[in-house]
Amino acid sequence: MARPSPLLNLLPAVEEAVARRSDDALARLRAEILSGKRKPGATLPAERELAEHFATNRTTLREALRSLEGERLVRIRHGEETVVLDWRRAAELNLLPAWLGDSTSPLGERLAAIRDLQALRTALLVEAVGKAATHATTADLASLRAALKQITPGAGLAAMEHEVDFFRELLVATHSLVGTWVFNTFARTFAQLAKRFPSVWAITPAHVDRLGALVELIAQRKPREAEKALAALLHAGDRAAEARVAEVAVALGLLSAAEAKQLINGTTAKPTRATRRRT
Amino acid sequence: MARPSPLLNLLPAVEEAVARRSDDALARLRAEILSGKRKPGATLPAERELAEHFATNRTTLREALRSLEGERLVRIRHGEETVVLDWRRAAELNLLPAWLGDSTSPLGERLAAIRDLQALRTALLVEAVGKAATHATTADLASLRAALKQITPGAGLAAMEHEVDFFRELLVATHSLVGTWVFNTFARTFAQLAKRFPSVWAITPAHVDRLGALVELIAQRKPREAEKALAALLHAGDRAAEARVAEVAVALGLLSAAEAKQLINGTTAKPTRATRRRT
DNA sequence: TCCTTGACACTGGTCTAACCAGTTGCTACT
DNA sequence: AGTAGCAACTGGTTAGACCAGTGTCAAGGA
Repeated sequence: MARPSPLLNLLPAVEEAVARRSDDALARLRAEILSGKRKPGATLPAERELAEHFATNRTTLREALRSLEGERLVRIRHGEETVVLDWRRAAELNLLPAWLGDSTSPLGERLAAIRDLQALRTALLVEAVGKAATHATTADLASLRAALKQITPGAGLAAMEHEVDFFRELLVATHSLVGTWVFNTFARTFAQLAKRFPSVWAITPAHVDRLGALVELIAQRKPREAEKALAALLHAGDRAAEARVAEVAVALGLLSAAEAKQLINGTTAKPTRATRRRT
Repeated sequence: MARPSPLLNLLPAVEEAVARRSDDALARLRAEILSGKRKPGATLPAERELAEHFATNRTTLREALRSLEGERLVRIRHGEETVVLDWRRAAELNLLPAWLGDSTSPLGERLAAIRDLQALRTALLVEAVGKAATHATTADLASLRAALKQITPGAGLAAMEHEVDFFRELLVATHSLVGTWVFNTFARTFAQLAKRFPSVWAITPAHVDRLGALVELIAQRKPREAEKALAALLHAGDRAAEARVAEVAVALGLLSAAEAKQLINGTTAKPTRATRRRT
């Protein structure tokens, strides 16, 4: 049993139901920055003004600013005006879920980012499975098997959550904090996407079987085979998800059938049109 | 000229000189969590209590908590007690600089993390240089050359900063937000390390020449050669830095000569002894 | 004319002392 | 025994004041 207690959920909540007023202000400010309404180099109004603008008080507004600062979207300095940073150059990976979730982010760029994400995630996991097949202890294997048992065929967020937990366990088994932490941002990003398009994610019985076979390859210390199996598995999953995304997009009239086909064939996204802007 | 204006520095500051009271409380709380003094699953005292404990007020303390929450070290929910999260499993990459900077993190684990970091950074940059050599526009090339010009031989943080800027430009040239953002955390981590061990980082004239050659390979659209050149370059740099770290460690009496040799030869770090703890 | 100096009007940072709003658990009533 | 509801927690919001940096600009001195 790797999990200390089933009573405690020590992973961050997927999403809060009720929003704090400060989170509200945070979301609105972040949207203004990501959408380009407030450009890098521009200064934010004074806190007293901003608070009034968001119909709240300075204390609450400051908490929102504090989070914005943590996301590296603004620079705050005592006595100076708060300035918007060049987040395209200077932000860090943890901004990704928020950026992907922002409806003003250009679609083409978002798709390209998801592709990058899949590639990086695949590389990370494939290396991890190789490491695990080389170094995993029996305790690591037990954790993996326990996580595997949680995965049951089905659709929706819950199914995806369990698969994510399995892969997280794989990373933890490599004893690499760096790898685990990179994966966690990926997981949060996929969770955010899954929330918007729950129908896209589904776990088939065959998929579960392949994961089981993967664990056996690890147990049998066959790193090369495990890497190959996982790479194939992830790639197949990505293609399936993309096809389903494309279907949904076509159904919603967001894409033509030709564009969807192009999407699935993996053509790189075109340069995106500039985002609209208001004064 | 890719840089919009030399007057504006839109990257986050390397470090603030004066600390806010709230940053102080944040650092102390974070240290308590990372050191294991406050374990995952444990609850924090009420804000009113914590504020008194840190000799400050609730407003300021809450700003610190807000940052802690952003680092995914705690979960805050209205009406409930604030609980410490299982950050080893659940944190994200942006915690890395703080964790590496925390003096209670086990040395062996820190070295392992730095190794992971170097491997990931090398993989990221090598792929980026390949992409750049395939797709870079003339504008991208101009930016790269401009960044290259800023790099001058020398030691210390400033030298490193310019090299980091060059590599950042390389990532930006690939037009991959994900890659750029991952790199930015690496950059911040190295900057943090460089602050502690400034003597370790040095840029030789030969190094600058090799970077220049790299840019030419990109310009000549030779992705394979560029990848190989960069991989060799980064690997050499890492080895040199490690050797210098080991020298310093031996000089300070932190390591024996034998351990230093082992370090340089890349043996994986041993399981670390538990960190001390006080009640 | 040029430069220094200092007042002043900004900016963010801290503080107090309330009250609002969730959650939990005890308690008294049914 | 079960349950409604009070009470005592928890974090969230609000008001208004004052502290502490920065930058501007005008008066005064070289």
